[in-house]
Amino acid sequence: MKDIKPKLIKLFKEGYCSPQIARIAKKIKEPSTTIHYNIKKLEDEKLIKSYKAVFDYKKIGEGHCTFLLINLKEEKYGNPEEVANAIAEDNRVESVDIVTGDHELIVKFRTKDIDDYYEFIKMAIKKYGFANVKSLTSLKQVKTEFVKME
Amino acid sequence: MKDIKPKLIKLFKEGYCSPQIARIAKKIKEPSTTIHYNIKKLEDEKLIKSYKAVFDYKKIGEGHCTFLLINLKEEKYGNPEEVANAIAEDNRVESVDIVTGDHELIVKFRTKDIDDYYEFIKMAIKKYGFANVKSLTSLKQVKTEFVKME
DNA sequence: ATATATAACTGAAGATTATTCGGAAAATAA
DNA sequence: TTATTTTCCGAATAATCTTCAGTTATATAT
Repeated sequence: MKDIKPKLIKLFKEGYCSPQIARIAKKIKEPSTTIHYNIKKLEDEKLIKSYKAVFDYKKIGEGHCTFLLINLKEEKYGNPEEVANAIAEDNRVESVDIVTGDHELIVKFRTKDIDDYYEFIKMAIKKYGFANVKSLTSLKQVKTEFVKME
Repeated sequence: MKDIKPKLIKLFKEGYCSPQIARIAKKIKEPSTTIHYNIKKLEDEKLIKSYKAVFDYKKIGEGHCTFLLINLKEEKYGNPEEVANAIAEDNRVESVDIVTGDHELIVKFRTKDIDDYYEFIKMAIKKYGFANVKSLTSLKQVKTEFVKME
């Protein structure tokens, strides 16, 4: 057993996929070379950042999903991007946004369970300088990454 | 001019991509038939929901991104899933979660600009029966769908 | 511990798909 | 109009995916 599964999941999280030109060509009834030309154009213009997989996160042991509404400590407050970029490095982090309103950051975070989540929070408060965190844990993920779950 | 671009974007939002077996095989130094076997297994087990594209959303006219923290009206409160599923149908909606805490739903929503967003909100309050909506608009999208933006 | 069954791996071959190229058509600019 | 650029697309090639059959490894049962 070569334990290829976790390697695939890691690679598919951010890329290692490609467009199905022939299938799209059939779907919209155009020559596949025309589709190819148009896709390459989108890629050259950097309109497409990546081709990747969307998982059933429960089945890959990332079923616990939480949104964190974060306030930074004073000393970090002036530079939320630095903190945001650091958090984004963690590959359990699905998204990081700097937002308007009562909080500086909103982070979508996936773990196996609430224990892993608690470990992350403890670490993050210390490491990143959170003044306050409000956690909204997902009870049901109806749609993720533009893909409906059910 | 055939205006193929919007059709491609629509198709790529949820699928019409496939894994790059040969490239993965090179990357992790295994025979491509082995990679093929393992990927098919993941697909059969429904671990992978979809292969899709991630866009530079500014460049496809969806640069305005907002998180909506939603409270439902009493009559909808007992059945948040019905509302969640209805909202999920809109293809400008990136994600819908039913969550713990002060709000029932958290929705991630993408539009061209704040005007389109305002139109959506007006419609949604009426159509879906929102009692209260708190909007957190993204000032900077640092990471999205596990893909770093910068 | 040994036999049996099941799952995982892999090379060779064929089927399908992506890519390149050249030129035509269409759109845009001068 | 004419020139220039962009878009489109058929034919041929290159590359990739997929199937198949045999092997090896792992798990289960006896």
